[in-house]
Amino acid sequence: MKGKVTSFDIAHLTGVSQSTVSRALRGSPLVNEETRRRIQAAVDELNYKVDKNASSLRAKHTGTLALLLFEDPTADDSHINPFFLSMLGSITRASAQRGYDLLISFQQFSRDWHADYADSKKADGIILLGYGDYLATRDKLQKLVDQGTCCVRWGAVLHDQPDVSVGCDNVSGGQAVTTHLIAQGCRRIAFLGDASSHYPEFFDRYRGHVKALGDAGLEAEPLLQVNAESTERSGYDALEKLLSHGVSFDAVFAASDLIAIGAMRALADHGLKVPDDVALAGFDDITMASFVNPPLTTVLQDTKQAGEILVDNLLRLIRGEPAESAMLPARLIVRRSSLRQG
Amino acid sequence: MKGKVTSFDIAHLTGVSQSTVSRALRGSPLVNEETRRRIQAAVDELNYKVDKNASSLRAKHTGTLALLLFEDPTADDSHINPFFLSMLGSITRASAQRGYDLLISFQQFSRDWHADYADSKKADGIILLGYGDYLATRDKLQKLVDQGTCCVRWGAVLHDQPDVSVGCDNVSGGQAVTTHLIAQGCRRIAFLGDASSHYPEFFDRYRGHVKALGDAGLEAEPLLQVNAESTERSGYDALEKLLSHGVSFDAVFAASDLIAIGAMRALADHGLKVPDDVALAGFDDITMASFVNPPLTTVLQDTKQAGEILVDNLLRLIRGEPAESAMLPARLIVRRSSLRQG
DNA sequence: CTGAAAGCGCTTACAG
DNA sequence: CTGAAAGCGCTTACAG
Repeated sequence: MKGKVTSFDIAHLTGVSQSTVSRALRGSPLVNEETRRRIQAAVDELNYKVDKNASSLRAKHTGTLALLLFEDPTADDSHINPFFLSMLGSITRASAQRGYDLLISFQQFSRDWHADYADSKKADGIILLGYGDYLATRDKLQKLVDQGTCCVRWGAVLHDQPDVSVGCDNVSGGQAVTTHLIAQGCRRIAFLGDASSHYPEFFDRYRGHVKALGDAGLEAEPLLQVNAESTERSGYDALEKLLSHGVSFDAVFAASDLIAIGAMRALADHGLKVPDDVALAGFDDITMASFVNPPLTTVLQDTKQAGEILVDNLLRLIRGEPAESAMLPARLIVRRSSLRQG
Repeated sequence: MKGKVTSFDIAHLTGVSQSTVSRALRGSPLVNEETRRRIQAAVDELNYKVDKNASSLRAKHTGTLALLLFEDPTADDSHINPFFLSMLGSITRASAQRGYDLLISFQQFSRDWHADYADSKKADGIILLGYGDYLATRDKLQKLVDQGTCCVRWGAVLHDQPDVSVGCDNVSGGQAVTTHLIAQGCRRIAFLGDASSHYPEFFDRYRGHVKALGDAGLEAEPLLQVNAESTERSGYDALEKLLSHGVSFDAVFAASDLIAIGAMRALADHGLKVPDDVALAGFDDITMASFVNPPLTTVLQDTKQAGEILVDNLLRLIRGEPAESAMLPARLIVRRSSLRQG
């Protein structure tokens, strides 16, 4: 490794000033075409690359975005929730397409999270992604926004939120699922997932569920709702708890696919057949949903579109333009797990 | 957004020099405990964060690693190969645990890839991940290493490789699969996947396959090998091609789970039952493998361990210490797709 | 269209 | 244990 080549080396080699080299490399229209060509030749020859640290320090923006991925503190192995992994993929792609690098960081919700990516000038803005207790996060979010940090969040779109967020239409999605289950002849539909403002996304799905019940003249029965977080384990446990309630049910609407898949295992372990004994539906449409047996009815959230909108909104904020929260449509995907023979 | 707070502000507020602030913040042992405490108080009060660009520019290292993820140019949607997604998760985790940030970048193998992360000082070293034609990459790899760039690669461990790489024992893995299929009574075992030095990982799996055949006194039949890249689509097509060869087969060893899952669909479409008509096995043990019907026999590659070893090796290189290529054990996971009743 | 010069916010010898 | 000073490699007014 010989001494690093700088813009001064290029300048010497080309016989122009360093300022001109810098201008040429940044695509300034002020540079003569011929000069530009000679500079480019020298750059190629010496394999010169602009030092991003110097450039960012001077120009006060970095050309990188930070993605903070929040996880449950329970997740000790390396399996990230597949839905978020998919979001991660689409956000990475969207950033790259727009010429931005992406810095990724895992965060524990419980711990004090380092949202200092913006403060420390490592990134121009940050994207927040992950489940977790919303009420516990609200204050930090507010502080971030007050500090002037550019940030967007994936999650429920609420009236009182301090930040710009992008999420899917969870209420409609939940409504669509339950309406479908009712159309299949189900009447006693259990809901697995938290239904409180601590988890607004699940809560909205639950609201949609209750709305659909109401529209069909049915009532939500408290014993048919069991809390669960978005893991298979939790889904399995929730179904067992539901059984222990001793109430009858002919369908299960799980607030996420992971919960549904856990519940599916528990049902099988108890000799209950899906969909004949119990119809089952989830939410997210993770890849696995179409591979389980029977394939799982669910609600598709378009992660590709979500990633693009998140990144575009963040870029808008960075440019000082106004950005608005957005709600993406939720689309019901019917598969065998909810299709009654009769 | 008021003017940015710098180490000079902290110095003023504390009544020490800026140098001392910098020392205190970097944990230098040369700073008085009392002084350090007062500096820390000022830092907390003003919510000061060290500017990473200035720091990296001066100190000549960035505290970040870059991950280059290569993809097939065909992948236009946002579905990243699940195996690499899992690797991505474990690499991100391993980096974070060791105090490094991770910059992620998608690259097209075909295009000229920007391995300039090191040159442009955005990262201290890079991790290369993804399938692709190895022979076409070799030169670029060589150039990278010659330039003194710190880099490690996930892939087959070869004798003539220019770089440090980490991979699993593909030969043993392939051998284990075919030995198992033979033990199940299969005699005519097809192999779906490239078997050339362009794709060393698949090639090694194929070598293991041929070795196992040899050990059982069987011979590899050219018509039973069909090229495929690691996608479901390609697996589906490969199986159809195999059928069109008009040769009989009682088992299929797919070089990856994605290929196996595609083949499974094709088999079903042709009315062939797994495992009774055709036993099936894959490679990778992606999450989906245990969810398909029947669950897929495969070879587990420990992505968590892989991520840690990759990062540790890269960090060793960055510190100027010697690092060696490593081969991880491959573990056969037997599931229903390969279990013959008889 | 081009150059000389200031300065971004740090880290780190050097001197005490 | 602390301070004054140089300098990392750029970008960008300013002047021509």
